[in-house]
Amino acid sequence: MTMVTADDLIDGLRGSGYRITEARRQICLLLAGEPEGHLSAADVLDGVSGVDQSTVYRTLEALERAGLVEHIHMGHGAGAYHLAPAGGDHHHLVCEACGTVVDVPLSRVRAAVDDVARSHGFVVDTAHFALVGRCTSCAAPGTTSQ
Amino acid sequence: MTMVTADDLIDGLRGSGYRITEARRQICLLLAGEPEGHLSAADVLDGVSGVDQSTVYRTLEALERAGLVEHIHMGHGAGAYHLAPAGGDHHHLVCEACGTVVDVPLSRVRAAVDDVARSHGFVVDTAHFALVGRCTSCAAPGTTSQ
DNA sequence: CTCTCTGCAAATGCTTTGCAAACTC
DNA sequence: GAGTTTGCAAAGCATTTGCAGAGAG
Repeated sequence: MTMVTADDLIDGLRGSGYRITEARRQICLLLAGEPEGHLSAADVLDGVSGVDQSTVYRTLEALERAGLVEHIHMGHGAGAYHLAPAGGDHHHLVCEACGTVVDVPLSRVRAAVDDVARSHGFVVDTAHFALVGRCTSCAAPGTTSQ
Repeated sequence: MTMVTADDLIDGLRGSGYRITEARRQICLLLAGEPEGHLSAADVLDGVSGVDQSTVYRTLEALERAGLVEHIHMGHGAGAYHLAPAGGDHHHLVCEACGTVVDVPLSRVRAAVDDVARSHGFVVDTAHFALVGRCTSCAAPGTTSQ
């Protein structure tokens, strides 16, 4: 539950040798304001002003390299970015019908995944891919099929 | 270990009301020849002749709708198509370094995944996303870093 | 003052679509 | 024939890149 502030992100960037610019400040502020959010690059672009999309991508990449943000793929669409979990990785459950995203502590799946992976000599990279399915409401019979 | 033949695929398509054309025949033949393969649309396009890419995508979609082929996402690149497992879904382990893909019977992960998902009211769609990591050789120290 | 970062604009990679002609049933 | 499927060419979306100028340290 450690609250991540925009300044934490800014400092993190600075600490990794990145320069602080207005664009980066805006993006950090936006991300810090969505601690639970999973934002697409387009969402980020929407949330800032006077910042070009290429700068958004480049900044998100910088944040990722600095270990402050993570990048996941959910479903067929665009990728999503979210704050790196301070303590404890998590897996994502994405409802393909309504888009809801639920975070699940990775420890729950970890054991099984590691077990399977290890028997094949694999070291799994903290599941960068979401599990796609349907949430309670959408899984109910007679709902938005396909 | 049921061997899937091109004719099985053709019949499957016909059974779902699709018409059989030269392009579809070629694609089915190619897929049946790669029972363990995970082909990208580009691979399929490469393996046939006189078939347009739009036709490749449309045919793969038809095969998917007919339940004969499945579509997964591995890593950042293009999607991959493979024959639908006759008995038993499987999960994919993809090595991000060398690209190796290993199939794992889903039953192994299933329990854990379902358990986690259910506690959140989720019904997980047979993991359409691969688990990305590093295989034995690539995970070895002093190898292709990053 | 140096080197990084930015906006712009265009290019890329993968996939989808509109349309008239070709073909399957 | 009726309706599906095709190739072509172009559009679409998400993301990346080259470049010269603006800005950070």
